[in-house]
Amino acid sequence: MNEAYDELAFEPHEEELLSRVAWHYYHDGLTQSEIGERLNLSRIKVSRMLDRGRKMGLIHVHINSSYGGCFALEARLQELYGLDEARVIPAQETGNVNDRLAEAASQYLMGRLRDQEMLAVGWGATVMGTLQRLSRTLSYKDISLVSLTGGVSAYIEGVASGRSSQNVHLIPAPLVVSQESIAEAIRAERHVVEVMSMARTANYALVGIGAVADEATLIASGYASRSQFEIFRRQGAVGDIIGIFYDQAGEPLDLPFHKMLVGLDFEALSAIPQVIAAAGGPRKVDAIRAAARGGRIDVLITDEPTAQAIIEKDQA
Amino acid sequence: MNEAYDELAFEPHEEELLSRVAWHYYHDGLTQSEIGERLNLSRIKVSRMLDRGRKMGLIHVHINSSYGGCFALEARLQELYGLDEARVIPAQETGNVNDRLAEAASQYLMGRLRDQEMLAVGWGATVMGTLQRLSRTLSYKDISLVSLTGGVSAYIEGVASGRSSQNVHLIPAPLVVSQESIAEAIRAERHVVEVMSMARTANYALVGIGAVADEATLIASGYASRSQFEIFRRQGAVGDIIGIFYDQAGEPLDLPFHKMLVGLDFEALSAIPQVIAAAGGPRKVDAIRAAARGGRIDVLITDEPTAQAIIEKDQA
DNA sequence: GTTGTTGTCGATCATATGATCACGATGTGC
DNA sequence: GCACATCGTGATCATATGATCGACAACAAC
Repeated sequence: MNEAYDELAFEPHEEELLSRVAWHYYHDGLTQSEIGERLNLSRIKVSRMLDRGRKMGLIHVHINSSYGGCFALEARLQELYGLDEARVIPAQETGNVNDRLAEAASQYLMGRLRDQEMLAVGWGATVMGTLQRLSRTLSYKDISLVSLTGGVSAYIEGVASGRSSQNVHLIPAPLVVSQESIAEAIRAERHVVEVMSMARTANYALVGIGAVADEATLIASGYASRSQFEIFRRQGAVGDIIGIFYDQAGEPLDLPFHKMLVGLDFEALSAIPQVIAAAGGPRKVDAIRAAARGGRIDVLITDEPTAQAIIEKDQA
Repeated sequence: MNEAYDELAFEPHEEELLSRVAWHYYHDGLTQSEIGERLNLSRIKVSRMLDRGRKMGLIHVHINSSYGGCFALEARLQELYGLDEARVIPAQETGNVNDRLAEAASQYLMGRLRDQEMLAVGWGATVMGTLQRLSRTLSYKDISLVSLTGGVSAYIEGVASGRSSQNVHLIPAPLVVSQESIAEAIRAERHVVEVMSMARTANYALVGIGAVADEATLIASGYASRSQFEIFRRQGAVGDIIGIFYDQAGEPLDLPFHKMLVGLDFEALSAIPQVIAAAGGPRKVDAIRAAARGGRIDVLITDEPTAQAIIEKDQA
């Protein structure tokens, strides 16, 4: 029992009055003055009673929504990792998690993107889904799109269709090539250089977070092999962002694979004012956690169980 | 599904925003303007969202107190029986119910009694307890006491001690006498007439409610016998107030016993602006219910299980 | 006793809130 | 096509609320 607790102690009959005041205020919707008249209290006293009631937890506000529990997690994530913002979508049996994350990410961006701004996008299934949902907003607000890496043309095109192409700037190359020398040559291409330097000026970057697991999209799409992933794992990789693998602390590893990538590096990514990551699922817990701890991202959009798991691991 | 319900329907993404607004408002304590800035909404829109959230039950305020459930019962009692006011004290294992009722009644009166007012009091254990707790307030506010019936001198004296006796007016007689003729004679006594006419001018009447049960204080104190009670019961009596027995509808019965009482009748009692009854316990459920239905009382102070039982019986 | 401390109270005032109004967008029926 | 109703929006304004201040009472230390 500390002093603060003692200060909040009260007489039993005071609790009765306090409860009554709270009841009238919240349940009956009376104003503080009306309550004062009924119970022979000054308006200001009623105000103070409500204040005390709230402070001591006598009055409890419950938000009756599946989102309810998520906001606490969001606040926690922001606090723990110094994020600008966290969005947590509620656990739900129905529906694909990635779809719902994409929905949430697109909503976030819709509210954030201003006219004439530029959005740089990374690679991944969630990013693609987000862009599809965003397409209307993009044209409406005249948003420019630019790619952070190669290999995005495949899915960007659907989004870009029907829009003036001058607002969409893609790195005309695959995400990964087979040899370092080829990657160097591509990175030296005028067009590639232009797009990459443009990407550095974007207002926002939207990226996915990949797990170092056999189910990763990088493997599914043929950009990497299982055996490579096994090696990455042994070197301490826990996840990747735009093809760059990092360790538990979120620090990029020194892998040959990285030299064959066509795209921005972490330094350039961090220079973008706000890096927004949308990722979730049990497999990605460590990847997301490391990215957050290393400060690789500014905004995290994830799902409730994943957020829970991330926080629990850092609780100890 | 009625129209009102349809009107309150909303899109899933709207719920997310609504929940978020509510969270910031109630949990984080932000003002509506601050929330508007964060979420890019006009202040007025935030206000309306909160309004909708409250109306559709998304926002639920819980009063975390043993009194919590009681207020609903109070509202119900007031509504069902047209009471000016109802007070329900929470169920509690510890402590005598009558003591706690007396405490509640005295608190109610303390808040209600104004300087120079007059309080008429009936007969019974709860009334006595209430007066004992009130004694300080009575002298402080210069309240006059007057008895509604005979037989109160025994316990009034403790309360009146140390106070100028001119403020206490007792009917100098027992509650019940053995013959109608004696009662008539007593009622004709100048002093008795004076006190009784004074009682009619009281601002408040404080009465108990008795059950027609063998444990009644009337029997315990020797004013009535078990066999009499048996007869009353057969005639339809469910309870008594100031010695007058009434039926299920709260209508006074025509009993010889009443003719032997020294005190006011129901008509005179009802003429007092506010009749306050304090009574509780399982045995008294029917007695209280009938009194309330018959409009015998204006204010009821009882306990939670009793209130519950009373309401349940009238629900059907 | 004085003095300082503490807490409570209500007066005052700046701010937060919600009611009302008028406008414009949208959809509907004629 | 044109009214017409309906809804959402923001502007404006009255009201509700809570922060601040000084006055005052209760109380402890001296």
